[in-house]
Amino acid sequence: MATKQRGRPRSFDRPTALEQATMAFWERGYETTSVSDLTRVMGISAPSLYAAFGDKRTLFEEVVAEYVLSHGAFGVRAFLEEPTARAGVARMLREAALHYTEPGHPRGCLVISAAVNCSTPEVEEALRARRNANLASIEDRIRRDVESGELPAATDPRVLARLGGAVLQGMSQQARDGATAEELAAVAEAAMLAWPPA
Amino acid sequence: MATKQRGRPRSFDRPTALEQATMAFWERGYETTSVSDLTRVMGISAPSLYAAFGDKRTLFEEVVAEYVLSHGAFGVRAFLEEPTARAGVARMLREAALHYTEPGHPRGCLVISAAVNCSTPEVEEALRARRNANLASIEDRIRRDVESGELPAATDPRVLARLGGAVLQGMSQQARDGATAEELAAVAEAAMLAWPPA
DNA sequence: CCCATTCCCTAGTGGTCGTTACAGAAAGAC
DNA sequence: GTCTTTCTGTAACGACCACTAGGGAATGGG
Repeated sequence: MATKQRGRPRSFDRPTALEQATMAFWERGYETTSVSDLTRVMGISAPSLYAAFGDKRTLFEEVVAEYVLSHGAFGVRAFLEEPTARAGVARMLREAALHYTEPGHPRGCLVISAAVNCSTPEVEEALRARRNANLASIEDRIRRDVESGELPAATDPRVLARLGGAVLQGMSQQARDGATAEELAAVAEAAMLAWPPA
Repeated sequence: MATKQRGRPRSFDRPTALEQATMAFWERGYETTSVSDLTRVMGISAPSLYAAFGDKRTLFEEVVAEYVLSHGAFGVRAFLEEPTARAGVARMLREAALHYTEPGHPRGCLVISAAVNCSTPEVEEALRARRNANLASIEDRIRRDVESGELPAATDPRVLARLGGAVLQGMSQQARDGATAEELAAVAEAAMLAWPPA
């Protein structure tokens, strides 16, 4: 197979540049982040960006794909590692309080905020679909616990999942509005009081 | 004082045009709504818009001021007309579920969504300040009920207010993501289970 | 060495952005 | 009617947008 590349080597580190693009899109959203913003934070010129990543939309898709596997993976991890839906949601919200306010990267969640007020319908729809898919998988996890008897039979999985999602989205915006980690952690704990008793 | 205007009369109805601008900003946000979008939906040319409303930012400020007194007034009304903080928050969330999904206007809340990913800091900050002021006044209302004994002394007004705000913001985004009035109403009811018992 | 390949940057492309200069049109004042 | 005032639309302004043509630079293969 291919061993060595033939031509002039790339003068920048592609994963690093991708991460810098992630930070820019995370901070300002898809639409508001211009290609010249990107070339500035990535430290490369526009033709290099287009050669390495395709157009702006393709770069954004790659950014989102990388984001959900790294910064945004805490939600999936919570459900993989916790034994119950309740513990999964509680941990997801608790970790969101920390992650959404952590120094070193923009506040809140890229998937939640980056395509709000976006005039490119495909981009808006792609993130919307991710959010609704996350909601559906939380709902499925809750439904399994209702069917197993872990949660009361009267529990409506759809409503409980939507409530968790709404709190998560609200926490993301409040993080962007300046809420502290402690304030969001308290919101997360308070929200769990809405769950049927453990 | 001034009785009749002297020059050529305006050929459009100013309040109607303002409402049409409101719909456009509500639908697409401040940044994404261009002046030519505005002139199209308002049915006037750019110089007429500038003469009647000033620049885009001034028009947006007037739109927001009118919005919070009309479409967005249900929240303030809830606290004015309900006897307790708990009833006020419950009614605010319940009415939001209806209003955020009502046909005839864009979904969700303009104050919550219109300045997300906005590259004009003054506009972003103006709506952020409104959101934080709303949070503070809900907190004050809750604190009064704690001090009067209506709510348990252990209640943290700041946390309960933030939770209500987070659910409201989450409901706004979920309305934009396609949630139905029934789904949001159920979320509103479920969220109130997090409150200390009435 | 020379060549093919691949990346680099400079300098643009046409299009849209928010905004405005300007001249004609429609009203009241006289 | 004539003047002043205020609104009207046409047609631009410079700045920025996403994107790319084209030519030089740096590598490996022969």
